[in-house]
Amino acid sequence: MPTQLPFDQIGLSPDILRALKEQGYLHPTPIQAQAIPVVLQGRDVMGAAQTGTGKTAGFSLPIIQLLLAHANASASPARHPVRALILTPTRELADQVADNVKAYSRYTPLRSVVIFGGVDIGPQTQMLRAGVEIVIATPGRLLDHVQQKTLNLSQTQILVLDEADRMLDMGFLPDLQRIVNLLPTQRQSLLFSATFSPEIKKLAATFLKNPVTIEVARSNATAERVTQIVYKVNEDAKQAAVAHLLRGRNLKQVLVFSNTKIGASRLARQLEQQGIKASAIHGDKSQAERIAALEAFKNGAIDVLVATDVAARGLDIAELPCVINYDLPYNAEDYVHRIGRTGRAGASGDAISLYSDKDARFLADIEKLIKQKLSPVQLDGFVPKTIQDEERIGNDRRVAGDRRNDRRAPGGSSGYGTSARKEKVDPWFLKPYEPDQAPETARNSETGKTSSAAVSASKPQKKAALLGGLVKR
DNA sequence: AAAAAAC
Repeated sequence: MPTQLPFDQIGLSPDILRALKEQGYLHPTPIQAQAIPVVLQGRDVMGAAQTGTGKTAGFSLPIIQLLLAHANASASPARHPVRALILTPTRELADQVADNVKAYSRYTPLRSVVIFGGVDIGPQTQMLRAGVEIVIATPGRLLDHVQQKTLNLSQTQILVLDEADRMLDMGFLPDLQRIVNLLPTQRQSLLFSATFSPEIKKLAATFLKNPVTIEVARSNATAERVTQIVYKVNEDAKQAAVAHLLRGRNLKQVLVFSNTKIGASRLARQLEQQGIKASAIHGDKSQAERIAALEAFKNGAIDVLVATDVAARGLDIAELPCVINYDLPYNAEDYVHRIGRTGRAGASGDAISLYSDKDARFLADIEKLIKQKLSPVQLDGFVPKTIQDEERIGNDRRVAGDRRNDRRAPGGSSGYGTSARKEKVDPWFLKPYEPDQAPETARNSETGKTSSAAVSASKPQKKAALLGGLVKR
C-alpha cells in the first residue's frame, strides 16, 4: 500500500486547502493521490476510474492549482480568456462537476461557469462576457456559444473529457473533434473513461500526447461492497415487485433504473398512485423538471427516483442504500455504473435487479463483465413457482391481451385469472396488466423523436467510420 | 433494441 500524503503536502495552494478543509477533506483518495501530482506536472492523463472514487477532485484540484500558478506569473490579468474546459456527456454531470469546481475554487479569484442546453442561454452569455477561467459544459450548447462568438477557446490550455466512453456512446465524437480543433495544439489534455475500450484508446491516441495512464479500483471492487440480487419476475409483475421491495425497505432513498423514458414515467406514476413518493428523471423531461426531481430526491422530498441511464453515471447522490434495476440494461457496462450508485465511499449497498424473459439476453454479458454469476432467484410470493409456469402465464396473458383488444372493453381481461391459477400464485400477480390510459402515439408525439430509430440504427457504423478517419489523420 | 445531447 503506497504512502498517501495528505492534501496539504502535495503542492496545493492555501486557498484550495482552506476550501478542502472546510468540506472536511484531508486525505486524497487513491485516484486523487495518483492524478494530482501528474496533472500538476503538466502531463496528459488517460484515467480509468469509477464513479465515487473522487475523480472530479482528482482533476479539478490540480487544474485550479495550475491556473492559480499561471495567473500569478501572468503580466496582464486584464482579460480573462477561458483557460480550462471540462466536457461531460450529460447536463446533470456538468452541473455537479461545476458545483465541485466552484466549491474548491471558492477562495481563489478564479471564476467558472457551467454551460448546457435546455436552459436559458442569456445568463450563460452574460457570465462568459464578464469573463471566466473555467468552463464546464456539454458539447452541444458549448458549440452554440462558439458559433454565437460568446466563447473563445483559442487560449484554453487544459481540456478534460469526463466520462469519455459515454460521450462516444452518445455520438459526441464529431462534436469533440470540432471542439478540440478550436483549442491550441499546445495544451494539456485529460481523458477519463470507465473502460479502456479500443475506441477510447483511439480517441486518446488522437487527442492526447504521451499520456500517463492512471487506473484505480476495477469494477470488482464495487461488487465487493454491493450485495447484488437478481429476482426472477414476470415482466408484467415488475411494477408490483418494485412496490413490494420498496415497502420492504421503508421506501427511503431508492434509485430505480428503467431502460426507457416511457417506462420510467409510467413506473413513477404508478408508484405515486400507491402513495409512494416518487419522481421520474429522463431526457424527455424539461431541464427544470430534471433539476427539480434530482433536488427532491437529494433533500428527501421524494423517496424514490425512477431514472433512465441519464442517471447511470456520475450523479453524486450520497450513500444510496439501494438501487433497483427495473430492467437489466442493454449495455453490460451500464450495469456496473448503475450499481455503482450504491455502496459508495466504503458504505455497503444493495443492488436489486428484476429479471424477466425480456432481460434474459442481457444477463450473460453482464456476468461476463463483472466476472460473477448472478443466478436469478424467486422473489418470494411474487413469482410463479417455476419458469414453466412463468412462461405459460406469460402466454396466457398475451392471449388474454389480444382478446381484450378485440373486444375493446376493459372488462375483457377478467377471463385469464382462472381459479386454478390463482391457487398457484398470489392474487395480485394475476391482476390484469393495465396499459397506460394515454395512448402510445400521444406520448411518442410528445417526445417528437419519430426518426430516432433510423438514426440510431446507423450510429455504430458512423462511429466506426469516424474513428477510422480520426486515426488515419 | 434505448438513451443522451443545441436551437
